[in-house]
Amino acid sequence: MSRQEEILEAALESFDATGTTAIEEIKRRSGASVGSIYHHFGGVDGVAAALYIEILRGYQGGVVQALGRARNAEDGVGGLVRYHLRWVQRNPERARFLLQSGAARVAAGDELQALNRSLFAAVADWVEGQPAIRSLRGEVFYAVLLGPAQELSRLWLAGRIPSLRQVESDLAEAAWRAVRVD
Amino acid sequence: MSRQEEILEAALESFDATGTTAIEEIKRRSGASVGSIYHHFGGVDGVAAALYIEILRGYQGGVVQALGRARNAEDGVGGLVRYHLRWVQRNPERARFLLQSGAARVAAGDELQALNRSLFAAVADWVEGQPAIRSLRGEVFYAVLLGPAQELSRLWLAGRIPSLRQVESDLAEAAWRAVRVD
Amino acid sequence: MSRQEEILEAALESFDATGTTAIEEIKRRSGASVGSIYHHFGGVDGVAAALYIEILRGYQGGVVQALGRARNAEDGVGGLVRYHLRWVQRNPERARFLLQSGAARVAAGDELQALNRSLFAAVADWVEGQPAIRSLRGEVFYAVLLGPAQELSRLWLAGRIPSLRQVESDLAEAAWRAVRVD
Amino acid sequence: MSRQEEILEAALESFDATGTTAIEEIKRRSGASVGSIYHHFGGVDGVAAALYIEILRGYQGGVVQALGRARNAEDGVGGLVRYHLRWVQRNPERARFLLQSGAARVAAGDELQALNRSLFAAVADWVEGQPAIRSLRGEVFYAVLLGPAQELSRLWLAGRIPSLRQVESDLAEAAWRAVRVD
DNA sequence: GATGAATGAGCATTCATTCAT
DNA sequence: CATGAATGAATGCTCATTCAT
Repeated sequence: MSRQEEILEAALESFDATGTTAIEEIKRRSGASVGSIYHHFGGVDGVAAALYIEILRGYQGGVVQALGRARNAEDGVGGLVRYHLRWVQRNPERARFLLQSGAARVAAGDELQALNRSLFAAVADWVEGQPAIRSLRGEVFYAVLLGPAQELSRLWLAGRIPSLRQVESDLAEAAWRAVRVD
Repeated sequence: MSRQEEILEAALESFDATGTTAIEEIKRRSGASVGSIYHHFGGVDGVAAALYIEILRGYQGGVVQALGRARNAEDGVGGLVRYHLRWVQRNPERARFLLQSGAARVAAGDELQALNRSLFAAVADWVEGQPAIRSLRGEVFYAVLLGPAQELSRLWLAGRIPSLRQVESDLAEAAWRAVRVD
Repeated sequence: MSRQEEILEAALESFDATGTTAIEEIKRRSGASVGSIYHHFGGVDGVAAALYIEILRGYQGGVVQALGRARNAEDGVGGLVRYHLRWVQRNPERARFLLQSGAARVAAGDELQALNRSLFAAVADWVEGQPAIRSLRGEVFYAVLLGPAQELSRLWLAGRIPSLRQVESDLAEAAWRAVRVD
Repeated sequence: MSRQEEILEAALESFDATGTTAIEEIKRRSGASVGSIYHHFGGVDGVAAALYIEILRGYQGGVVQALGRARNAEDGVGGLVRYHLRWVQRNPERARFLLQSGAARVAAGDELQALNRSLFAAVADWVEGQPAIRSLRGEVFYAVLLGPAQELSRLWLAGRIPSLRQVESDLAEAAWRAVRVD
């Protein structure tokens, strides 16, 4: 593992354990010196931004794959919901970071926008080819599709519900009902 | 306005302007002394917690009223979605605080749990009397109902979509489709 | 118990528990209001001083009694040492306060000096009538007599030795050896 | 002088002048920045602890030397008493710190215990080889030997007696009388 | 006598950042 | 590339004291 990777991993650990990515924590957990962290990332915000982008890229890669595997509209819609829930389950620290680190999101700035735009476009493309899906504005489609999964993910990450697995089918079905053509 | 109220208002203003509720800011905006803030709230966390509870109480009061006005299932479901969106639109600072101040949510602790439980119970009661609504687990119902509105609220508060008004009907309808009995 | 007494007791409790006599603590423990404490004692230093004097008076009263009971020089010397050790054992919180509250000693000021002078005089009077005791300067006599007991009291109060009872005889004998005429 | 030493010296000066080791004082007197103090000592308690240990080590070194120079039991006992009194006279600020900074003693914690234990052992070793000294428990021997000197040191440091020099012989003799075999 | 809101100086601590080696 | 000493602004908190009721 390279120094960079060690630092990013330490930052994630640190965020998970303390809710922040203070440089002292990162230093302690990665074994890198303050100067080294600065050398590689330019500062605390740089670390947070890089981590945010790296995680988001990983998450989004799976979204595209899920769409690629879809054999019909219902399958695609359900697949996206399930993928989202499973990713959160398998990557709780990463999910927490994406959802809770407002500072990192800000720091990620432009690159984040670019990533989101490109994903939105990919999804929009796919939807366009699905006559079984009602025509909805992009953001509305996104919100109806993943909003419930997102909300339950938050609850699960906060320890307020015991399992995401058990709600997968319910959410997939609800999303399909909400967006399908009658 | 009592000292307490002045302090809470100042904290909200401060959060809206700076993203934090630093005591110096609260002091400046409320005109209260540090000691006075401590006297009434025991510290920064106490202020944040009190503000969180106060805002949440206001929001939840409206939810109960909205349910009371509902004349049938579809009306009730749509009413909740619309109420949520309108409350956010009319109270953007309050909404931002609820959604973004993780520290305040933690500080609000037990009282928050109690409020949420009691609201959940009220909604569950209402749902029970509606045969036109599919039977879903409490949290799933909540997530399907308000998750999309919540997600769009976040986007709107972040300035990423221009209007919540325009999506009200779409979200109300989508929620109804998702939860109604076939 | 009068308000004054409640306050003094609360101050002692507070010192024993926290190492200080902060007014908030005293307030909490005594049930008296800040204003009331000020009314009776004029401030935190006033409470500390009053407590110091009260405790010292109690201790010194016993010293005089012990001297009065002495039937000869050896008995008197041993009695003082034993009294000291027993008083500490029976009043550990009070002893701790006298030994550790530098602030209180300063606040006790003039009244403390007066008490000490009068006790010194009483002891000196007694010594004068004892030809079996070597002639030593006042402070040296005091130090040789009670210094060891004082030091072991400190250790015991700090939990560093298990029992004062067991050293009573040793210290009484050592004091007598140190001050007796050959 | 290294930064660390400058900071420790400033802390001692500060304690002597104000009775506390407030960080602002240390900063002012040492010229070091707050951050630097934290970098080296982790906080105010860390500075106090380090200073306490350093001073105690110096004092104890002399004790061991004094024992090494002793040519017989009486010489050794007297030497320890004299060394104690002279060290206090030559290092009044250090002595005051050791005797009055309860917070520092607490902060010094484990390292302090270790130092004390090792000194106790050295003294016990020496005593064992002296048949002219009565057999006394370790703490009792320590208290009888140095308790009086300690008590007079306190009085002298508080300005209540004019000279320690004049009592050296008295205390040395008294200690010897108290511990010698008949 | 009693109450408690209000004040503000004082203090410890955290943290991102810089820079000489 | 790496290290760690040094900096100082920002921040939260404690506490004795005052005073109107």
